[in-house]
Amino acid sequence: MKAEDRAGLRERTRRAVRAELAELALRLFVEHGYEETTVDDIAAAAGVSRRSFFRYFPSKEEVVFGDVEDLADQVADAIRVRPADEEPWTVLHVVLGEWEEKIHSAQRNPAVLRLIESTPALRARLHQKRDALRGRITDALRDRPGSGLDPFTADLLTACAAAALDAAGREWLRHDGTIDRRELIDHAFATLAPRP
Amino acid sequence: MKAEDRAGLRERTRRAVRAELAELALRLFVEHGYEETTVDDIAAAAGVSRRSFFRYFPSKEEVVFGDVEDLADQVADAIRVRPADEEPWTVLHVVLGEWEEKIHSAQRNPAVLRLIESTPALRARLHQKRDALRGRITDALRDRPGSGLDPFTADLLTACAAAALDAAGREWLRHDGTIDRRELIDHAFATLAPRP
DNA sequence: CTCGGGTGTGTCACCGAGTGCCATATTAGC
DNA sequence: GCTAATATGGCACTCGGTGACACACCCGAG
Repeated sequence: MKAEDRAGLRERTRRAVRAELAELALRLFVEHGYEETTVDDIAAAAGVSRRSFFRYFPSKEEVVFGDVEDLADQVADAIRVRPADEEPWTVLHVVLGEWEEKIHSAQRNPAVLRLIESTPALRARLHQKRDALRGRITDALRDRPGSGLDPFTADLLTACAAAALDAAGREWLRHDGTIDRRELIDHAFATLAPRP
Repeated sequence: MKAEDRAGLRERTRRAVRAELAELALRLFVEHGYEETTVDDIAAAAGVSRRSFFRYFPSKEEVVFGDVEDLADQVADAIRVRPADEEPWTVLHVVLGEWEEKIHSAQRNPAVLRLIESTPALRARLHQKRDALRGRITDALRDRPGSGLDPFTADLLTACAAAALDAAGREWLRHDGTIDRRELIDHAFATLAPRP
């Protein structure tokens, strides 16, 4: 019996409950709409108390984004690890392209994306997350050895890259997910490539 | 006695009350923080009922952004009115540059900008507004005669331009507002100028 | 086996944002 | 001055979110 089994038994069941809760909630959201589904509805459907719901998720919105959470550190590290002579724009292209795949492998359901897109509160939350990530990426870009990037340029490039991802996502939705995301992203980054 | 005076007597007093309410609220927000200031506080300080507050502002957040409201139509029209042979990127540069000035002439107070920047709820709301505006601009860009812009490219350029404005705003804040916004914007647009 | 202590859960009370409803005061237009 | 539209206040309610408390459970130590 390995150590992690003992130490992580509680953690495992917790994750399981959390996942079950999230799945159920997402189903309700997609079916009846986000605003129309109350936390009480979710809790009741899951057979737990309203209070317990908030012990698993800090907020109703977080149910939708909870799984994606802490990719930020990984992305930032991935950027710092890129070759020093690589152009910042290329770094962003490569790392964010990979990151995008991770995001959508975890959350592939187009219905959920549509839900986010059509719910102001969720869109706002998404922006918030993206914004936090943007800040981390900007710092990471400047942390690269010999980058010589001033804060403004780093910020500018990162913001533009984020915009590219965002636009690619919307285009992907316009095609009902029947199009290759990677190609869209490549095209977007090629179109916007800044002056050296 | 001009026509607007007769037709708009109620409207005028309403605007006055609204402005007074907003000014008071902003002072409280800056002084004590946004989250710490309840709607009851504002209403009580203004000598009106909580209910009346919500008749002037649809939400607490809107107090901060209310004045800026319906610039969207003006911006969209300004874009449609640009010469047909002007590059989309140039159109965005010119129109958004002017729009930026209008925004910050109405809301010049750097303390308020800081308040927004440091309050997640307000940042989220700002993003939401910017997002709506972005959609309008994208459509306006494609509406130009002979634009020949596909939705994706229009979306991409607009999103990138919005990112440029955003980054310029942050840089401006980094310098405590002691720098020329217009120059920042020009520089940002020059840096990001997309391939033709 | 029993006695704790840590942990998960439910319940209750509370807060703040926002909304609908109704009674009332104010004011515009005849 | 009278009537009707409008502005306001008060009340009750919903919903998201939090703190406090009590209870049940499971664990290892004695």
